[in-house]
Amino acid sequence: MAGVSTATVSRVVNRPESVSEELRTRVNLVIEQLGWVPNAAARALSSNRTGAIGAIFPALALGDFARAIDAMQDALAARNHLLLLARSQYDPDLEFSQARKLVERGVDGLVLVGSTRSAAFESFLSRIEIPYLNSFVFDAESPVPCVGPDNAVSMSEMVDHLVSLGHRRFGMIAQTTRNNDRAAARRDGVRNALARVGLAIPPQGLVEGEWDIAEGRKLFRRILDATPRPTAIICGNSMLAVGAVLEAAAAGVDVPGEMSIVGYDDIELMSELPIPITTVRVASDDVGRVAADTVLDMIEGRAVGSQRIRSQIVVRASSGPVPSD
Amino acid sequence: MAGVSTATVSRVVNRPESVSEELRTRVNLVIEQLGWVPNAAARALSSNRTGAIGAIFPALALGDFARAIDAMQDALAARNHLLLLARSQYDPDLEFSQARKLVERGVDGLVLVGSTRSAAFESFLSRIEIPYLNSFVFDAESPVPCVGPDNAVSMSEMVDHLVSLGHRRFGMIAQTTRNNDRAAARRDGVRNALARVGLAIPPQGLVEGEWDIAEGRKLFRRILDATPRPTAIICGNSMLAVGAVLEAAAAGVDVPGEMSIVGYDDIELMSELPIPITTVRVASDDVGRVAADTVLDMIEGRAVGSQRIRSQIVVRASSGPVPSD
DNA sequence: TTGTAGGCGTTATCAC
DNA sequence: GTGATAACGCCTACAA
Repeated sequence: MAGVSTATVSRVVNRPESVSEELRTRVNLVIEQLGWVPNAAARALSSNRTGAIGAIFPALALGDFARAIDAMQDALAARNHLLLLARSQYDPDLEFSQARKLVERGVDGLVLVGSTRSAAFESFLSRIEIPYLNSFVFDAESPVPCVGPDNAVSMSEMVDHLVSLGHRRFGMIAQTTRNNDRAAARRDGVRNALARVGLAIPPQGLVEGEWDIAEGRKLFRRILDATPRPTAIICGNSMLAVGAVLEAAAAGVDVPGEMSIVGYDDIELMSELPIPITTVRVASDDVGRVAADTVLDMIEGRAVGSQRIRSQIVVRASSGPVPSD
Repeated sequence: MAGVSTATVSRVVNRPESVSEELRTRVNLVIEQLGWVPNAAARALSSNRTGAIGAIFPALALGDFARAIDAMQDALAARNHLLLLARSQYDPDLEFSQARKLVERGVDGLVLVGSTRSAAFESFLSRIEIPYLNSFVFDAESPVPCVGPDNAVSMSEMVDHLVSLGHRRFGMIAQTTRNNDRAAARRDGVRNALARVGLAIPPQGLVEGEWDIAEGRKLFRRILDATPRPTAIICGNSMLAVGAVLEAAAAGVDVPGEMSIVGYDDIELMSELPIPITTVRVASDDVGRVAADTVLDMIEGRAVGSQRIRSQIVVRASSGPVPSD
């Protein structure tokens, strides 16, 4: 219709500067009139690139993941890429099968969460030859690039904060560590930081749960029964912390007078509750943004390394000096 | 490698019953050994179907949308389809451009939120010839299938609940109605239900906000200053309601003794706060599931109609009899 | 039941 | 600067 070959149309669309201005405008006009849009499948088949990045998250609506996803989408869009999202529900098998699907779909790169996976998954990843990275974890030594906070260090800092307030008896409502190396790292970060000052969490002071408020309440109750009762409770995520704080109020436990409660991940609710909650704030949007840029850099063959994303303790009213007894 | 033609491999993969058992196992074995996966681009190019459904939501992490997305993904996976998610941030232009991108990507169907859109978007949708539907709204008359609750009716029921408790002076913290026909329908549902019993919200009793707790607090403060002070406040979403209830507590307003506060959308937090919040619970996962099945049915050429998704009032402690004055 | 071959809409490699 | 034309990997008549 424009009186040119398909090759020229392709040039107009992909490398407009390589074509004469006259043709360019003529072709663009026709494209406009026809409402023509390039066929992504044909393009992918021919160029062996889809312009899509796959990402597999345990869940899509959790505070930190949600922020990372938003940021990632924006960063990818800025470089003309699309994000294909999948959800593993903390199930390694599902994660693997979702990865297969995304690869079948021809994603140019893959963003995963965490760094521990089955041998089968590992070998699949090494076979497929597309770049991938681990997000929400950090390990400078890792052969595959990591983009995330150092979970253990974040939690150690939280322990330091509480120890400096005089706390010596600790409890922890950890997020389930099964299939979750970030949660395990956070728990270990607490343990190690305590060990450094000669402290430890007694067995009955360490409980594990998923991530809803009801679970936080229930587990907080359980820790309350421990003797001696801890003066500081560290929660593995935001919802568990919210549950613990709400249950403390319901049980008439004075926070932070009798007991300090802290969390991990800073969602709006943490600061809006009657007793705002001390927590670890991870720059999750940076995780998403940097992960996007890193995986695109890898695709373009640039050398990339692991990047640690900053996190900080946000001190609020839920943590305070140890009770004088 | 299996000593068969590519056509046979294709049959083994797509219509295994049409191939002899011997060949089937032989081919499958080789597929396994090779780690071969079908190339989705080639498949799409050849069959003119990508097996992907696009969905554009205002946001991905909001309670009701998040649940719908999860359910949709599962329902699509059960029928061998992939969900491509995009986010419009309540911006009609962005929604349109995301739709274009998804269509370029070759999605077989589209799930949209709401039913009002620009003429340009409308005409684009009618041109592209791929099935699409409106979710989270219901309109039996609509030419394009709808899958969602009847926002207006849900809110009317809430008004009826409050009226039956004796309330006559109402305030509303509506979700911004700009670019949001669901929010507008909810607001109108309130208005109409009130009008039916000869009541109305005074101008200073109706405020609009987005959807975070801080905003709920701020707007609640504003309504508190209204004279006469309303005895019942209806919030347009869950976060606004949470903010209102928290601010009421902070301001020393007895809920529901002095004032009833209700919300829309039932997230876990609503029932876990010190004063659990009366709200409208929409079966959002049904929205997602039914939307997925409906759009797939449309793709397969089956006749489909609009489907109303159930919603119900969940009465909790935040609503009670009007104060005796 | 299985193989042959054309075509899907681009991109990329050559010529010109 | 532009046009032919051969891939790209699969699906699907059609033929055997």
